[in-house]
Amino acid sequence: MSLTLDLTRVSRRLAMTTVQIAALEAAIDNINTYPRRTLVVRRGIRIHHINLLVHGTMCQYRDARDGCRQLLGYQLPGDFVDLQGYPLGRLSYNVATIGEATVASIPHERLNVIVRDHPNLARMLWLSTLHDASLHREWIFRLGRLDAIGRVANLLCETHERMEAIGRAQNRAYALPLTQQDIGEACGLTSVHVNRVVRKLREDSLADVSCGSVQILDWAKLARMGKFDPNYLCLA
Amino acid sequence: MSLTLDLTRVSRRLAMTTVQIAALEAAIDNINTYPRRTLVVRRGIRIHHINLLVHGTMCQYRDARDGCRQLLGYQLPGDFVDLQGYPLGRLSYNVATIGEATVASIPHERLNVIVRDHPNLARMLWLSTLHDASLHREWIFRLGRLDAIGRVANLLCETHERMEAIGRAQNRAYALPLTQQDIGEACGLTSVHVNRVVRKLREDSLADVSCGSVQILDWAKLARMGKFDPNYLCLA
DNA sequence: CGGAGCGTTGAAAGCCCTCAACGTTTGTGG
DNA sequence: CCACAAACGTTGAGGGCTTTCAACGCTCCG
Repeated sequence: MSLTLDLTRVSRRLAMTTVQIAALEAAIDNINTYPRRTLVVRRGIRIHHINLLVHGTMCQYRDARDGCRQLLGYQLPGDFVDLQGYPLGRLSYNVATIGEATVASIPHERLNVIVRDHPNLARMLWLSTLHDASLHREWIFRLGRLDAIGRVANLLCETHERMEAIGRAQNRAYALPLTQQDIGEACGLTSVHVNRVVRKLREDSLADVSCGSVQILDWAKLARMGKFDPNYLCLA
Repeated sequence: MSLTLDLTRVSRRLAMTTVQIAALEAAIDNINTYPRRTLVVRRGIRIHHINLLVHGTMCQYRDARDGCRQLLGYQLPGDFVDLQGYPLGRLSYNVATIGEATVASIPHERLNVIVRDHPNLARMLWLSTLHDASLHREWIFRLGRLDAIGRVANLLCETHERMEAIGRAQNRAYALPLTQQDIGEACGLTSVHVNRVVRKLREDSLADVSCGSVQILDWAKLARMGKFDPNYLCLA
């Protein structure tokens, strides 16, 4: 069971003790694998579990009445996908898989017990939601202040940092199952224009995005183009 | 001292008991008034207080090296402006006043005691940061999926809902000390274009934005134009 | 084999930015 | 009290970036 490994990765980011990890693991209720492109939690529905992404990639999104969709963030292994639903009882956004994904779910009632017995774990959960909020702020900056090529460059840089933090990047390369359509929905661009941006990044030898994987070719230039701040979250 | 009133307003949104309000109030260390356009908390600096906005308007922002600035959110009376700094010790963004603003500050160490003695207050603080995160997601949607007029319309609608929640909107009108430059920095637009959008909103009798105040003339149309969801935060 | 999803490319149109200029208001110092 | 500068708002013209529309190729899968 690779679950332990992944919880260890959560701990790497959030400074959990092994006791806390064990407590969380013991509270896991079941583990589900969802196919790609599957809605897992619908906006507004009352929920009673938190889901921890163990394997794969998931996303949060909102859609307007006219069908257009905006990604609000995506989760990598080790991230909670619907933690907001624990204190609030529901989500203000939808959560879906991007590729196939495996999630471990923990009932809120068991979490109540854990949080009572391990006060630092409550703090860790809080930190996890703050981490999400920090990412949201990066996304606001990206959408508000960068042009198309800058947005994609910024997204690639941010994702690299997150992937590296969980040991899933090697030599500035990582697997990212986003389609050009997904990238567009994350960056506020049409898939047509994402295609042109991706081509330009390749032509300029900045990054190679294809077949669900990313190879960053010139980190310094890519970061400059995306106005990416390496210490972007100020968490260190 | 109008402080009690404002803390009551916090409680209205966050369901605090009078005991909790009293505990928070007793922990207030000092109350400062800052002039307009003043940096209050700088990104990355170690901080030891949380600041509660009592009167005025403040904003969070990030700026790139080249001087361009993106607002990440703004605070209205009753909002904490740097709560993230309590668990994390620093902010990943700057906090400044927009107009003149009065803030009450509470040392982290006193907060530690309060949180220990009033566990529900810790929960309230968590909810407050989740509220911020929900607003961030609205901002991502606004920037990613709306055109210029839609962004401004959406911002006006959201602000109305927030103002009304703290009793500062009457007859679909409220005071908003944002300049057109500020609106541009919030919506990812130039101030020149914000000017044109504002004129168009007035010409079409949707809203009248001038002299630091907003009068919404046609709520239904404005909301449609901004794809604004009245239940946007799913908090009810 | 046909269709759906994804990627790719071109042409034209539109939205927003940039640049530039000017008016008004506010605040400050002579 | 007035002159002046700074901040804010306003308007026009031109250009660039991104979207829209359209078409086509490829791969995978039923």
